[in-house]
Order: sequence, then C-alpha cells, then structure tokens
Amino acid sequence: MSISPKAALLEEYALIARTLAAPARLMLLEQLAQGARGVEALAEKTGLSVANCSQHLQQLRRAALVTSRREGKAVIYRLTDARTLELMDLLRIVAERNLAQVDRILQGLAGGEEAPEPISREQLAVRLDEGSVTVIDVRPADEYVAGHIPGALNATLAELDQILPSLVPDKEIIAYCRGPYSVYAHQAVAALRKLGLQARRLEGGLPEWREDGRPVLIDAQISADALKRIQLT
Amino acid sequence: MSISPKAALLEEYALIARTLAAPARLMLLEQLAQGARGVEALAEKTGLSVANCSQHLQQLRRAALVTSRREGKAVIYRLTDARTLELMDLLRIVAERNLAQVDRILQGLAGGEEAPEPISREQLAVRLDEGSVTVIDVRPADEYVAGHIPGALNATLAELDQILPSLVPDKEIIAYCRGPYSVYAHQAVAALRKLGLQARRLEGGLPEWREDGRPVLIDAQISADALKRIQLT
DNA sequence: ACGATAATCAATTTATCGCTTGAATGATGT
DNA sequence: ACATCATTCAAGCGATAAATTGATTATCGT
Repeated sequence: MSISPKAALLEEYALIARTLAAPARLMLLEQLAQGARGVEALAEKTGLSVANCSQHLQQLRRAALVTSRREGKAVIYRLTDARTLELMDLLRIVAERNLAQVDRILQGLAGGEEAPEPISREQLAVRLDEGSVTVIDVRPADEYVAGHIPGALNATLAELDQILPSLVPDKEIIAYCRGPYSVYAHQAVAALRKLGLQARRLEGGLPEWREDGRPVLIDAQISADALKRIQLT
Repeated sequence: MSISPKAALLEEYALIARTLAAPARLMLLEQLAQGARGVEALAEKTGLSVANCSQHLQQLRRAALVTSRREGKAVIYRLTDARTLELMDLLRIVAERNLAQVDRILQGLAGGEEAPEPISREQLAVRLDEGSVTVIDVRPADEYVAGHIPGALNATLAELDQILPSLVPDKEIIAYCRGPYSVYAHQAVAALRKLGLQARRLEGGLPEWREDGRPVLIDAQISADALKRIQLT
C-alpha cells in the first residue's frame, strides 16, 4: 500500500466531517430527516438553486450519508442511516458547550429572557395522555400534513396570533418544529411567553419523536394530487 | 441582525465539523486524548512541522475544542472537553457503517483474515481480576510510562517478537493502543494471530479506559528529568 | 418521435485551506 | 542586557470547494 493505512482511515473520517462542514448540507440533512424528498422540493425548502442543491446532494451521497432512487422523472433522496442525526446532534451539543457565539444567538432567539428547559419526549407523551398540554407544530403546513404529533395544532410563526383564541388559558403550551437544528420552536416559545403564556419547547423535533417509535398522525384526507401541488409550492 | 439566526447557528455547527475535517487535526486530537502536551511534542508525534502544527492547534482553539496555557517557555494544549472524543468516535462509527473504503482498509489491517470482535472494557476488567488474560500496550514507550493499564506489558509492533517468550501459551492476549483511531492494536492482533496465538483488541484505548474511571498505572520511578528527556525525544 | 420536466454535468469565478519559508514575539537563564 | 528556546505570525503557492451559468442527459405524456 502506498500510503499508511492509518492516514487512509483518517482521510475517510475527515471526509465525513468535511461533508458536514457546510451549512447548506446541514440544512439538506435536516430536511431529509423530515422524510424523503426530490431535488426540487429540497431546493425550494432550503433556498438553494437546483443545480447547487444537486451538487450538495451528490457530496452527501459520496459520503454515503444519503441514498437516492429514481421515481419517474424525479430522483428521491433519503437519509441512509438515522445515526447521521446523532452525529449532527452531537455536533450541535459540542458547539453549544464550547462556542460562546452560539449562546449569544440562542439568547437572542429567546428575546433576551431566560428560556425554560425543554420538555422531554417521554414527559410530553405522559402529559398528552393526561390532556394537560396544548401542542403546537411550528412548521409549514405541507410538513405538518405529511406527519405530526397527534393532537397538535399547526401554525407558523406568522400565523401564531390566529390560533391564540383556540388556546386554553393556563394550559401549558409545547412547541416543536423540525428538530434541534430548527429555530421555529425557539421563536414561538419566546413570542408566546411575551404574551404571558406558559410555553416550552419539546426536546428535539418530529424526526426524533418518530425515531422513538411514538405515534405520528398523517393527514389522510389530503389527496395525492393535493400533496403534489403542495410539494410544488 | 444582518443574517438570520438560523444561518448563524448552522455556520457555528459547520465550524465544528470543518475543524474535524482535516486528518492532521484528528491526529492532534487523538494525541491530546492521551494527555496534555506542548507544541513541539505534538509536532514530533504527528510528523507535522512545528509551524504547521501550531496553526492547526490554533484552529482547534478557535473552535474551542482545545485550550492552552503557558508553562514557562512552552504552551501546553489540552482537550477542552471529553465530549469531543464522543464526537470523533461517532464520526468513526458513521464512516465504518457507510463507507466501503473503510472496510477495505480495516480488512487489510487484519491481514485478510476475519478479525475477532474487540473485548469490552468491562469484560477486560473482570478478566484482569481473574488473571486470565495477558494485556499488551502497543504504544511507544514514552506514552506507556505516562500511564497504562496495570499489569500490561509494553511493546511496539517492531518489538512484539521480543516479548513472545514471556507470553503464557493458551492465555488470551488483549492488545490496546491510543484509541479507536489508532491502528497499532489492529496490527498487533493480526501479527499475533498469524503466529497461532489467541489475540483480540480492547474496545477503545487508554483515554476511554481512563474516562471510565478505571485504574491507570503511572511509572513513578521515572524522574521528572527523565520524563522531560523522553518528551523531547 | 417530440416537447416538457427533473436532474445532472461542465466550465467559470471567487474564496478558503493546507503547507512551506522566514521573520517576530515571549519567557528563561546567564 | 543578551543569547536561547518554544511558539506564533506573515506572506506566498498550489489545491480544493461553493455558487453561478448554460448545456446535456433521462423519463414521461401525447
């Protein structure tokens, strides 16, 4: 062998790290954690150009973090392995522990106030059974209909005020979104607390909830056509 | 704020990943997992030039993965957080699961044969109490004297044949080295098995063993002067 | 076969990274 | 103060990566 096996191994490990070293690819992985998607839908969601998105996806594929299959004209990408989410989560944890910059950003999201600890998925499951919480899914409607926690309301940040009337006073509100990388839930909690409501985040997001084997409700009344139209929006 | 908080956060997470995306820095972190060291010693161990090594260390410091303190003329670097080792370990696990290239390299290390599963640290502790295993520390002598598993013999790959006479036939041999990133233990196991001996690797290496709170023997008879001389070698 | 659609490829520009070389800084001992 | 040693800084080179643009390849419906 021309180079040492040790160097060759390190090069492979570094390849995985390098693949995670671009914000665009982290966004794509976060999206793919919601479910398999085609290139155009991913480009739309992440704000990348289609060509750029395609190239990032190919880098993810080279590192074997995603796999693709053809489905008609579309190429559908999906995560190879849920382990990748663990890796991203650890990346986030190390960043939060070590980088002061991250703390500043998160404090800014909380509106300067002290944000309460998130509720664990296990605890939320218990509270849901009791009926002692209101759950809000702070993701775009198309992601909500593709799967959400049973009983959760759906409202984006801009729509929050529209669902205020349907909230029961003094009932704690739990907000969740895509996962630990997403900031919607942070912002929703800050907004609700500004209004004097009891609100907390869920630890993780829908992919983690699903990964735990907990129930996910898919809106069945949505026809396949409507889904397609939504994906195009 | 000029850019979105979400983009800012992703940029920070990507910084951590980017910092792990160079083989040289992975080597440095592996070395630092053995204990705190100065720049020159690290350069020596990793084969990097001193200036290059220094710059890599500063990148690691920018990502807050290491911290440094001045000690006389020398600047001593150490890991900020053992969590970083978890991150590197997960990087390795994802690489092993997903990249065929890694399998090929590891198979090459095992000499083409099927390598046995490594023994867990817990199991080794039990077997050590029983006295039913011979443990070999496959690291350079200076790292051995700085701390090793009690009862372990020390031999580098080149010195393996010298300790063969002191091995008890039919007693299983456990080899370990720096940690999951190091290949010495793989190679030692392959060499010993070629000779018809029962040999396995320990899961992880000395840093992981120490992290578990298990006993580590430091060769006390080595004077401070000798240690200094060894560090310079 | 033809046009339409989804994705990829190819070529380019700009920016960053890794490494080298040589000079500068900081602490120590005489 | 001066020489010495460990480390860092600064400039420069070649290589690699991200995003844009325009062309090309697959698949589908008619």
